[in-house]
Amino acid sequence: MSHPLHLAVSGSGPRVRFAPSPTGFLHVGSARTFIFNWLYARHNGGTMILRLDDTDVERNTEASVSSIFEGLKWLGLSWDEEYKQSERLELHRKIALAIFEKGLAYRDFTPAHAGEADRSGTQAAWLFNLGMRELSRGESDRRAAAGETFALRFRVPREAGQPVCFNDAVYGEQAKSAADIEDFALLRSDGMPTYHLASCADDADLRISHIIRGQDHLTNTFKHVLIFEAVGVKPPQFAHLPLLVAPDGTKLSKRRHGPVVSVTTYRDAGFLSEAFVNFLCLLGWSPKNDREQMSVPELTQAFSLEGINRANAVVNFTQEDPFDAKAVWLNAEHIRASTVEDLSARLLPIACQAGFSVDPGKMLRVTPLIRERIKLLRDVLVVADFFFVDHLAPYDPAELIPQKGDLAMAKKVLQRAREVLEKTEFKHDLLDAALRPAAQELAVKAGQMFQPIRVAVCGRKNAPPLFETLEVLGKETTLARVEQAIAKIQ
RNA sequence: GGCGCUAUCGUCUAGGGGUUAGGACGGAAGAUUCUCAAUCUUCAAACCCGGGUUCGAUUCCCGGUAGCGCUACCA
Repeated sequence: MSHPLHLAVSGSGPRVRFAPSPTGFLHVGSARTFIFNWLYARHNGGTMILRLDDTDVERNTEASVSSIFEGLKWLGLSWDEEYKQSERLELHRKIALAIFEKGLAYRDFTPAHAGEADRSGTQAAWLFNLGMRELSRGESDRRAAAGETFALRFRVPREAGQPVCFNDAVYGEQAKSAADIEDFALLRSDGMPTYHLASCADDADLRISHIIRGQDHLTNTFKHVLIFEAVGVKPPQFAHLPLLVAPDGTKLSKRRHGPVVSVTTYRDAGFLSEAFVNFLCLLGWSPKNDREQMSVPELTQAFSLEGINRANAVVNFTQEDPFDAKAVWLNAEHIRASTVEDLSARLLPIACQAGFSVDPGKMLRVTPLIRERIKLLRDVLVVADFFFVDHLAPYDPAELIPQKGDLAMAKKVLQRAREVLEKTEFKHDLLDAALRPAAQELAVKAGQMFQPIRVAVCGRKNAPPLFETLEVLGKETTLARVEQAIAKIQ
């Protein structure tokens, strides 16, 4: 692990954390949770903490850790403190022991997985493994000393018949009878803490004030409240987020839904991170003022827990259309809102990687011509390719034929265009002023004059405005391509 | 099965005891431009069902249904 730990406990505002478990790449749902936490921290002048919840040694991978950092880095939202649960095992064990010593937990010597079989039955057997809860302390100590392995389980106070309660900032007052909560594990038989224990121990120790996380943890929260109470710590404020689901209504998963659930897929497709953040924010949260396109500072300003919705949000995608249309539209909005300089700098590496011959100066001139014509950064490759290649890809000569015209007209137009272009300075307004009268002289409509030229220089009918395009392309390239077009229809 | 959560156009959402139920994406049509895009205009499109409460419920309450989540020595 090469990531530095920042242990400085800073600020006086709320302390929130994003606590992913490194068992896969950074998921869009996780990214949204991170973003909501970040927004809450920044809006309230609080502290954003990143904590790797890596207590499941079986499933954690180093690749996943770097993938998570890679995704977060792209989002461009920084955090203030960083921790790894696996480096805090002493604390977890200490807290587990304290709970045990208070009699609020007991050793369970049942072999792992032994109780799974009959848990689906109607009996209450799923709540605990028979016999273990009542083991005397002496007997328990004896068996432990004899080397028998055990899990440590929380002794849920079912007898009292009291409900466990908490107030959720999103879902309101929550209560659940302790009789419906099973004796969950705190420590595994290998001594490693479970998620519930490690998470609460760290949240208490790091003085987390607000836990903002997915709604899949809503029912777990009753267990967590029990742990906080057992430790003698006031539970943090909880705020559960509605889940992001696929069009089929199920939780997004790589196995079922493919790479669209990974943040890096959006990055690689040419989303601006700001647009992606913007899109995610609008799933399950609303500024309630009809605003949609918002910058990160604007989102920070507008964000509040009150705006969070309770119903799951569908990320709408299909096999053919892997990205939600609204995400794409928002991205286009952010692209159009970018400055030419900024957009150009983002486009340049993409074009270079694709093997186009570009330099910053040329991209700077091309960018304003395509800014309103691309939805994703990668679209530059199909929208502006003809600016960056020495030879146009082959096209059907029939494309040169103008509307309501024929091959003869195309030829006539191109030959005249060649003459005009040769003696015109390549400035878009001068080109306009020269080519428009030329059309009149030939008794063709302006569109009939421009279209063959456009196809000759762009290789296709749909392209940016002609005169600006010609100006960027330059006289030499333009004339060469017009010449080639004429040759095609000889 | 048990427990919990949720339910407004196809999707994201606003709203809320009396509204023409608002916006956005997407869709359709039109305007505009040298094509495309952008822009503008217009249109279609929703309160899950059943009971209550009420003069009046899409809104409040209850029930149903459906969906989701939890029910691991995963997180």
